[in-house]
Amino acid sequence: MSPRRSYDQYCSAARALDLVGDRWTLLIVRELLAGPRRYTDLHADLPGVSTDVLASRLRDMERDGLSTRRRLPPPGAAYVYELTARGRELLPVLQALGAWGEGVLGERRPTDAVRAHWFALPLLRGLEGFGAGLVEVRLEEGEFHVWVGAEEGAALYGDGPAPGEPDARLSFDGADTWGALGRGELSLAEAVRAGRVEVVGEGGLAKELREV
Amino acid sequence: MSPRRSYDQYCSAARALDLVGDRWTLLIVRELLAGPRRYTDLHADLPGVSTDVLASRLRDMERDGLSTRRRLPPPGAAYVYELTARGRELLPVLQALGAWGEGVLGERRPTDAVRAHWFALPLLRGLEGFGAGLVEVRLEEGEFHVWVGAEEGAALYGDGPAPGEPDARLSFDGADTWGALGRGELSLAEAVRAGRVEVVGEGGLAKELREV
DNA sequence: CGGCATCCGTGACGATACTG
DNA sequence: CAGTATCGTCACGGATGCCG
Repeated sequence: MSPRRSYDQYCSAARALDLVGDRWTLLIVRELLAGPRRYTDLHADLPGVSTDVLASRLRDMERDGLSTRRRLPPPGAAYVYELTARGRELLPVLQALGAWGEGVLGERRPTDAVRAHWFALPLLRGLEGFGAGLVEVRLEEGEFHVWVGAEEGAALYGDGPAPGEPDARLSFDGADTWGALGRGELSLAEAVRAGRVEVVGEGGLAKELREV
Repeated sequence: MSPRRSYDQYCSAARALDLVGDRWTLLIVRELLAGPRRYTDLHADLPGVSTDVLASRLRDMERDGLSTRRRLPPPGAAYVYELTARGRELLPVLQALGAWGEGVLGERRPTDAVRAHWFALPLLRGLEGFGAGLVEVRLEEGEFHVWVGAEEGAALYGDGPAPGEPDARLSFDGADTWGALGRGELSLAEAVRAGRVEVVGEGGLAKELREV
């Protein structure tokens, strides 16, 4: 049990950092925004985190009301971690960090890990201003899928095919394009207009995206 | 020289945390958003930071383009640290953290430090939606002043009287009121309407505030 | 006196090994 | 699969000293 290390400042930003300022915590939140995850999944998608630190963070987050631990019903009974409503409210923090970090992202370094759902945060930002809806995204040829949506009280994005009938499907023409979007060099609207992202679908959202 | 510890993830949020995720860094940014500060001022307003960590963070921030070190012209020649434009762009990150942290701020603990300018962040949020302008705030009877403004390229807030003729002056009726505003229990508009914040001034901003 | 650098004790962290 | 145990290392916090 970590005996909470606090900045001891009567300031809400400092208090927020008391809870989520530790190393790895916000990245765990980013992972769990993709929906419930098992310990091993988290460990696999957060290269470099040690097992004890991950376990410790998950305990702290549960104690602080950011996440819960739940046993999945059989078959496949396992423990999954998921965010509480309070934890999901950290999305704007990650968005602000992500927007700021676009300026320093640069090219991918050989040592950099990549996961498809990390790309969901800039995608969500790119979809702001458009109507809500479920969007399935193919980042490259093949099966490199992500989905992004606005379901209240549930996951905001995830790997793989969308968990339902998507309102629109986006197909990127390659890593250059989604890389540029992640770096903030290209907006989603621009990418669609330039033909670097194909929009498929009949729903209102798909039409909006095509008509920017 | 810190040999940069990175998460090594191709994700702009993770990259942002590479730069500002270390302990104290974002709080130093919060301090410097109030304008140029000397080393000793920073050390005094960040109780608990050790001298070497503060010096190390300031060096890292300068190396990373977040802040610069400048020598003040005599008299009173001293070094001051100030944010670059890039560093000032972290304001939304602090705002997102502060907005989220309102929910866990609670009552002031005996061990909590307080500074008047820490209150400027929630005040800035409360002024969003109103016209821009320079606002001077008296938090309690006496000389407990803060100012908040929207001068591009300069400090966003600070202690003491406003550095110019303010467009509006706000007077809080006591610590309960600005505490409630800091905790998010009360919006600035509500506080004005309830008579807990007095608005003085003839400018458009002052009128807007009175007429919510 | 302001602005650090140095030293030291403690705790956080990262890697690996191991267990129910 | 989901962690706990162990251990070396490094970051941090506190105190002191130095140097302009």
